[in-house]
Amino acid sequence: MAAGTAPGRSSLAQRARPLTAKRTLSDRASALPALAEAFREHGFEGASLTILSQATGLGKGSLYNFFPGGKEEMLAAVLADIHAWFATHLFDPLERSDDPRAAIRSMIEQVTAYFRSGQRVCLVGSISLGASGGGFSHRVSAYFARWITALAECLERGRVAPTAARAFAEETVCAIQGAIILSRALGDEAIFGSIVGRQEKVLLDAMAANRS
Amino acid sequence: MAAGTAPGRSSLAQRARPLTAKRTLSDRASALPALAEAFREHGFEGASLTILSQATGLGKGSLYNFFPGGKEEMLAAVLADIHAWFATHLFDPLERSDDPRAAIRSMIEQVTAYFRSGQRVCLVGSISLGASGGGFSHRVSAYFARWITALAECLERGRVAPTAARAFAEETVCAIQGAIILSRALGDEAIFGSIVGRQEKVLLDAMAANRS
DNA sequence: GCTCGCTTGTACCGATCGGTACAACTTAGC
DNA sequence: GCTAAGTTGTACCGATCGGTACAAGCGAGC
Repeated sequence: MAAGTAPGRSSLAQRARPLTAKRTLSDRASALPALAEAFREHGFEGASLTILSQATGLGKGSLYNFFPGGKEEMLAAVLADIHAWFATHLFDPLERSDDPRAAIRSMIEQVTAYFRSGQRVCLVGSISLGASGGGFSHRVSAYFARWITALAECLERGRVAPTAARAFAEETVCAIQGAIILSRALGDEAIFGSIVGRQEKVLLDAMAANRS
Repeated sequence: MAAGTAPGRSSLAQRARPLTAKRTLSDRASALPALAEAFREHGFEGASLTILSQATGLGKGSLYNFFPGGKEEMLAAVLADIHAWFATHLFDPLERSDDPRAAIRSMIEQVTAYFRSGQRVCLVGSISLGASGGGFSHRVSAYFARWITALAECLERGRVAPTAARAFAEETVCAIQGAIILSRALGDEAIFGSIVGRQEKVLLDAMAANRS
């Protein structure tokens, strides 16, 4: 859904500069990271339109042009963007890699970088705690469900029994979310690495134990 | 700081009905649970004075009479109240019990009840994710630090080596926080019990393993 | 060069925000 | 009953909220 050829009416138009309609999409997409960061730092309620406006560098008019649904649509788009990022960088590799151990190591690495060793909030997790989770509960639940099943599937490919694999997967996602809270609360980056590292070892050990 | 004799000017006044000054304190304290629940449900930013007012049944005037510092003071008082509750029901027993295994089992039980199997948000954890954590970071960090040390100390009394005990303690608090997020996100109470139960088993096993 | 349609900043809307002021009320002590 | 202190609801404050309207700005196509 990123680049690709626009479904223009005339195939001749492809030679020309990007259609205005296409530039719209592009600008909307390029605003998402800034919006995401603003929501992360202030929460959904706390991120006012003023904050969102100066975070993106777009005026209110532009924001409402791209997101007619207002803040709700902005958050929805951000959540979809995050889900997409995780899908390509975490979930797909977990599901597809033919080396489960490497896939898990890579996941831990990506997660540590993405969450900045726990100093960066997980927006999805934070939404699930807030009251604003109402309209987004489906997105939130889909994100975590996908993560868990992807990880469980990877573990299964590492010869872990299905039920155990699912338990390990839940435990791992849970540990990551908890590690963010704990390391932020204690203002200690190191604790994130130690908890996540320990969890990585648990997973790798589980796969090693069931190795034929 | 709860009951006790008020520092009245005349010792004769003790016979009389509670001084008005004392009733003030009592009413302030009795508003805390409602305030806590409102903050849990709406977050600090989301809990408007209107919400807080109807949650407590007190008018704005009364709220500002009891909490001249406004919302900030309300949240501070709520956090102190929560910390006190955890201290008496969780931390102290962990530190004092002469049966570490029973103390840990009791902790898990209390935690499960308190967080309603993960459907009830941990206000302290939620604050640590929000931007409003600024002025409360010390309180938040003290809460988690105390929990971890209390649990680690209990494990040590169960003959777990100090470094391992601390690691287990961090892991457990982390698992609880993560379990709240996950069970809320997935709308699945069961997952809280399964994760917390598994963690309980890990702790008990660790103590059993080091049993002479 | 002109038009047309998308984009954008700005002014503005009513509602609500956190917070203050204060008058009316309740209550205790005499 | 009277007074004084403590408590409460309500009216109100300026600021800001999310959201709308709209005219100026801008680039593409003829």
